[in-house]
This record gives sequence, C-alpha cells and structure tokens, in this order.
Amino acid sequence: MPRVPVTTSRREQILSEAARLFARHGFHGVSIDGIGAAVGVSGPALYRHFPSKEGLLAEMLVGISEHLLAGGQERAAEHADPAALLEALIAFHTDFALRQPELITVQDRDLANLPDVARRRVRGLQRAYVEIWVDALVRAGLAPGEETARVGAHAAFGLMNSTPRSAGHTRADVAAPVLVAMTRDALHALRSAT
Amino acid sequence: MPRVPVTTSRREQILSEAARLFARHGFHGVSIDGIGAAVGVSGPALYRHFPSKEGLLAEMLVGISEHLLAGGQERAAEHADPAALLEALIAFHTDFALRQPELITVQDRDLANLPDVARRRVRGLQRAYVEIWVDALVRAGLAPGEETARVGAHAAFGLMNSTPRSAGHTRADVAAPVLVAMTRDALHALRSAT
DNA sequence: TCGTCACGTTAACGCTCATTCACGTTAGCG
DNA sequence: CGCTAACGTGAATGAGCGTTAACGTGACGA
Repeated sequence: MPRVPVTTSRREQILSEAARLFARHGFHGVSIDGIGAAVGVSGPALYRHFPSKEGLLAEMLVGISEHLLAGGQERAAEHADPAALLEALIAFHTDFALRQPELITVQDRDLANLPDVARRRVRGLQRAYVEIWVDALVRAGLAPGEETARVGAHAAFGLMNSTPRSAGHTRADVAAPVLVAMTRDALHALRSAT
Repeated sequence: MPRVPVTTSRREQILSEAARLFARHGFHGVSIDGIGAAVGVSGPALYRHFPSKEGLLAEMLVGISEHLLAGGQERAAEHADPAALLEALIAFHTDFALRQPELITVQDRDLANLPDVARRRVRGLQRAYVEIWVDALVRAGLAPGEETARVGAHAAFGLMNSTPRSAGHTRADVAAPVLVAMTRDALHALRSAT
C-alpha cells in the first residue's frame, strides 16, 4: 500500500531551489550535486524524486506553461469584453513575472535544453497562451491581423518579462504599476502603427 | 615581421557561426568541435584564433556591448533635445535587435558564463548604455526619477529584444515600425504611470 | 514484531568535452 | 632557396558530471 508522503515539501523544495540555480547559472551551469547541496541532501538523492536532470527541468517548464495557460483561460472565460480581457491578462502576467522572476528566466532561456517530447509540449502550451492574447488583440480592434497581433503579444511579454533584469534594484510594488501602464500603452500603439 | 592575415575572415567567420550556435543551443550546449565543424575546420583549430572557449564568448559579448554603447554615445552627441534623442535611440536599438537577433539572444542569456573579469567589463558597458537612456528619459520629463527611468529603460529593451521570439515568422520590415511605435508609447506611459 | 517502502548515502562507471601536444603544410620574406 | 610563422590536424590528457549500483535506516501497516 503506497505510503502518502508526509513531506510533500521535498519535491517542491527541489523544484524551487533548482529554479533559483538554473536562473542564475543556466541549466548546464548547475550540477546535480549543486542542486542537492542547495536542499541539504547530496547528489544522487534527487533520483528518488525525478527520473533525470532533464526530467526535473521538464516538470518545471511544463508547470510554468500550464500555469500561464490556465490563468489566461480563466481570464478569457471571465471577460467577454476584449478590452477588459486585455486588462486582466496584463495584470495577471505582470503579477506572475514580478512574483516569479526565476521561473520567467528559466522558461525562456532553457527551453532548448528540454528533450524533444517535453519541448514540443511546452511549445504547444505557450502557443495556446499566445493565441489568447492574439485573439483578444484582434477582437479589441488593436491589431489589424493576427501577424501584427503576434508581434505585439511577444513584445508585450518581453516588456513584462524584463522584470528579472530590473528586479533586484527595484521593489515589486513600485515596478508593477509602471509595467502595467507601459504594456497597456504599448499594445494600444499597435492601432496607430499600421 | 608579423604577416598580415590574408583572410581576416576566419576570425569573423568563427565569431559569426559561434553566435548562431550559442543562440540556438546555449554556450554549454555547443562544443568546440561543433563550432569548428560549422566553419569547416576541426576542433582545436580554434585555439589558433582564440585563447579559450570563454575567451571567444568574451570577445563576442564585449563587442556587442561596445557597439551598443558607441551607438548610444553617437546619438547622444548628435541630439541635444532629449525627445529627439529618445527617438534616435529607439530607432538605433530596434534596428540592431532586428538585424542581429542571435547576438541579442546570446548577450542576455550567456552573460553568466563569462569569466569574472570579462563579465564585469560587459556589465560596465551595459550600465553606461542604460544610463544614456535613463538620462534622456529624465531630461525629457518622461520619468520623475532615475529609478522609474531605469525600470522603463529595461522594459523598453525587453520589448525591442523580443525580436528573436517573433522573428522567424515575421519579416523585419513589417516588425520594425510596430516595435518602434510600441516602444515609444510604452516610454510615454511612464509619465502618467506615476 | 516483521516486512516493506520511502528516502538517503558513498563509490564506481562511462561519456563528453575543453585543452594541450607533436606533428604537417603552405606562403612569403630575407 | 631556406627559415619562419600562420594555420591545421589527429591523438592524448584530465576533469567534470549525469547516472547507476550496492548498501543502510527508520517508520508504518499487517
């Protein structure tokens, strides 16, 4: 009879510390022993919790993509009005980027280090998330077509995800309204740009 | 008497191919043999041109930072009016990001893989470049203080550097005006955001 | 109380990879 | 013409690291 783990923390702890380390040094810049040391166990103990180093990364990136997509779908279900939806999406994404800068960093830096299957999975989730934005932009009349909307969406992500670069010197509660306002106006610029 | 290299191309060729490979697979995801193969020589031949793999990366990143800083200083010298300077900076940076997406990618992904000395050098150059933007933003009255201006500058970089993510599906000459307009409006949003 | 399973540990294996070595080859300069 | 320096090559070296193996240990269910 499978024992239920009293401490579900170990897995989460590993994921969290690994994210911190991956963000700082990159996937290949961190060793299994390094991750182990960060959580107070040594090296190969990780294989009791994850099938491989790549598997650990996969779970992390899939988790992020699923979280973002779920959040996007939630907002889309709540708001019929595309302008209101965009506002909600901006708030949601900015909040995530400010709260989890390491995850943001790892997500768009170490995607290439995923095994093929997982990478396709993550790409698919990301694409679906982008499509929510694209759809909202087109319906809101901010972008004339999907291509422009996609460029705009990626640009907005780049803007909001700049957080890891300026965070460290800047408190989140001062950066948040700035990023939100900038993203909103950047997206509105799509209208006049074409 | 030192012979002048007939083919100055080899060095440039290596730098260029290495940039492409680093951008796609990351610094640690590319081997010396891989870089060699990409330019048609094999493995250790690179040591005739660079002191080490890290040295190669260092030259690449220092080159980028110097190019950006030089471009920024040029624009700053040409434009006394801060608003005009900002327009010139946006055009300059967007153009660079669209023309050299691989360099942009490598620059903000593999900085951590530099040896300490080179990393400090690059960071210093980057800081100086950022300060040109910060100064222009403050003088143009778009940001109330340097801290807000810094957040805004990093956000603008994130926006313009989003190019590698959307490029590939989008032609540069359609993306350029979109990114320019978005960046301009994003920066103007700093005024009302505070 | 006993077996089992979750969770660790240390040592060993094997592979990748940056770097060095010993050794050509070609082209210009004196 | 011959010396030298630029530029390559293929083989050897040595370190780092992911992964596996062999071996505890303590707690909980039967």
